Amino acid sequence: MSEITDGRRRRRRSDAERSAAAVLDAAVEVLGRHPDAKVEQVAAAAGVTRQTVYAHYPSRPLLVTAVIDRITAESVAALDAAHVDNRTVTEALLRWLDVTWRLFDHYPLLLHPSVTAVGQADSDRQHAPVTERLERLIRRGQASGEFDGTLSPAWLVSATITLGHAAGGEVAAGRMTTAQAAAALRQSILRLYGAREP
Amino acid sequence: MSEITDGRRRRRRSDAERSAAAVLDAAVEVLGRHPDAKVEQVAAAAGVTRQTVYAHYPSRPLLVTAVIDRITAESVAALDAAHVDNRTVTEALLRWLDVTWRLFDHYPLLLHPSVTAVGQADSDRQHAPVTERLERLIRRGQASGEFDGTLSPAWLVSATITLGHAAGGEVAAGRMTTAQAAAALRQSILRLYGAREP
DNA sequence: CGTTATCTCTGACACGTTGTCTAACCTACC
DNA sequence: GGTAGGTTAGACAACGTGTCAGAGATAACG
Repeated sequence: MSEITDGRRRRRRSDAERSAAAVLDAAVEVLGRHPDAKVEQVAAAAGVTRQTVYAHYPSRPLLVTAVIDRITAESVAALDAAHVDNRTVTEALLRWLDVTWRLFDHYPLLLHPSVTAVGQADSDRQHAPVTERLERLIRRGQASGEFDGTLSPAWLVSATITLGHAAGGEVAAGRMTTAQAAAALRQSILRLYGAREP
Repeated sequence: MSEITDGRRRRRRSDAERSAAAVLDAAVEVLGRHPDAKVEQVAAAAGVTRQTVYAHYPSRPLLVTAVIDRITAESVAALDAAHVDNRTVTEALLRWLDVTWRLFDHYPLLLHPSVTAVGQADSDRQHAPVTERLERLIRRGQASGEFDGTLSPAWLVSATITLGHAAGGEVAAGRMTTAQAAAALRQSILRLYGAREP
């Protein structure tokens, strides 16, 4: 990426690198928490001009994309740290829920319409690393008979995510406490998957 | 509503009435199917100027609100026509799903971020007539033991709606056919409610 | 009828945000 | 120290929302 593009051209300058990084960091903070923030505010938080933001991220949507990518990477790291793959399927599932739940809490952007919206092909591709892990889990559970196999893993993934959003929404609307919502979510998911209750 | 406001004032003119109705009809059509449509397009469809739209609906959000109210009324009529209340709970539930599913199909606006968005207090209030019927159904099922009573009816209502959105999204994304999505939705809901499978 | 209040239309403008452009000015790099 | 590359300040266009004033049409009322 930071290689020489043309045979006789210099490489990217270090201050450009720093600016781009500062902008992305600021965007993760600002947009992550306040999804409606304007480009101007991100620039300010990065200690940079609006034009400089555009120099590195040609449009607001592309900046948001970069933010989501960053958050996704964070999520993957958190999931891997939780060792989701070597446990009882049900236990792993609960861990998965726990980790992603925390992320929703930390980054309201993930609950935001612009990202949540239905026909978002990019959005799907972007979250793939996270959803893949869940889908793998579901397949494992269905194969072992721990989960019922009638509903397709792909649908169960979608359903899980959307229920997560709903639970987050209940908390945001003040209709449930975080603990209540998390508990309801866990139980709902287990039922949905046709898991044998413990 | 169309009464005389002040003792010595004339009543609302008939062409104003017609304009307002034309605007709302057009808005239901245009916004219902293309939620991102601009006020200008609604005005054109109503055969009226943009300013006239504003004369009757002071802002775009208020116009959207009116559209949703209209659709809600339609939905309630459809639900009542389906006699949701005098049947086996499970059967009634499946009817409820069927009716609302059709509505989602007909009015993409209902799936749209601006309406779907989480902390939407108005939105909740608006859909109340529809969700109330579902909640009543759930209570009935839980009381009769046909549904499990662990999860709260209010949460189950939220979960049902969000799963409906997800199913609609799968269809929109081309990952499922309408029939597949409807089937998956039905089964998911029944599991979620802890219904005894037939 | 005619009068009058109401409604619609035309045309204009303010506003906020996104995105582009240019010229001047810095500064990292060789 | 020269130069390519980066940042800035300052404009500006585009677009959608919402507002306003004035001229023209028309429904309601006496």
